[in-house]
Amino acid sequence: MPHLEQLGVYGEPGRDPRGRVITVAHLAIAPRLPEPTAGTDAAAAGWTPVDQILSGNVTLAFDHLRIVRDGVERARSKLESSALGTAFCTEVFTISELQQVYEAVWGTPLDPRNFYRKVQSIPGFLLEDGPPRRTGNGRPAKTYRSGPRHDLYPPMVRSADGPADRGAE
Amino acid sequence: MPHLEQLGVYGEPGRDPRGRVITVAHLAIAPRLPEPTAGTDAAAAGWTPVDQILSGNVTLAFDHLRIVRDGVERARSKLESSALGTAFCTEVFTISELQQVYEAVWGTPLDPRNFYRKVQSIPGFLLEDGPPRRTGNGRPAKTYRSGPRHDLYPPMVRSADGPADRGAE
DNA sequence: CCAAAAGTGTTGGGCCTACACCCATGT
DNA sequence: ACATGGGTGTAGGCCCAACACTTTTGG
Repeated sequence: MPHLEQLGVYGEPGRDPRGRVITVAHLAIAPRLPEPTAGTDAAAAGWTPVDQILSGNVTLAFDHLRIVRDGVERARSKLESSALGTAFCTEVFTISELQQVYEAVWGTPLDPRNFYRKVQSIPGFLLEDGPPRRTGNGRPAKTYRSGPRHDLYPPMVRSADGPADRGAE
Repeated sequence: MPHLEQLGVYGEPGRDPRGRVITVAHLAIAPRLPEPTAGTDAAAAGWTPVDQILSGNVTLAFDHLRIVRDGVERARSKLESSALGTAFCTEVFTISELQQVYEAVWGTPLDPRNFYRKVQSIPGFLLEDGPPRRTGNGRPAKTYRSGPRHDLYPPMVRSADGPADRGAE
């Protein structure tokens, strides 16, 4: 269940010193994408982990950092209200595998027990899959596959586990 | 404190039968706007109340209804997280005047007592203004002016008063 | 038996809706 | 006095973070 949406339009005069350029940025969320090919897609092309960009280890041209920041924020909040996260698991998965996806995208550790209940409490989000068994170490986990519901209610919330950090001044 | 933001880009092929047209829609939120002048702004120009449009009493060309719907929804949620509503009051206002703004935009009645506390509980949202006095009928209300805080936390929520209506299936 | 992961129960606090109630004014 | 709106107190409910605890596996 890949996803493509309009992220926004960036048209400030002067964002590109060579002249007036309008960028319509799109956000794609999809698992296991192929390596882009330089020469067909662009002169040079490749994937870069976002933390490389956000931490400043990799520098972007013009206002591209801002665009990336907007995109990452949008992707993070997309996980809250949609079932997109399941696409990054194998077709049948355990709840802790799904949790790893959320932790990776949000960059926060989550309490497994509360996460466990949270996802189960959203009707239509997850479907139990056959015999409850499987795993590496410790007790076998029930297995699930993605359910019919694509828009989550109640939404997952980033502050769901770990102390809420209020943005108050 | 007027507000202008990028609403979105509408570029579906076929949205205008005369050819490929890309619209970059913007949302402006501002009080007491002047009447637009036909001939300078466009061949014909004027204001139309949104309920006229949303109720179908006024028909729009192409996909313009969808754009309006998107814009109204954005404006509504903007009130939740920003102090923009105060701009539609006079510089000094009472809390119930502010409430009327929220009720008009959201199209919902709100409980005055809970609204009263809610707005007061948001730090930096409202500033008390001089002697607590003034009003038409009944007890005089304290007066306020807009505070320094533009992004509200905690946000106002549409379900804040009146029973929450959960969107669960 | 011990470690480790899965899953369950429970408690305490915060926030919110609803509503009873008091306050200050106009008529 | 009484109607009208302003403003305060509070009870019950829901949700959630935190954490104790049980279950089921591998070593």
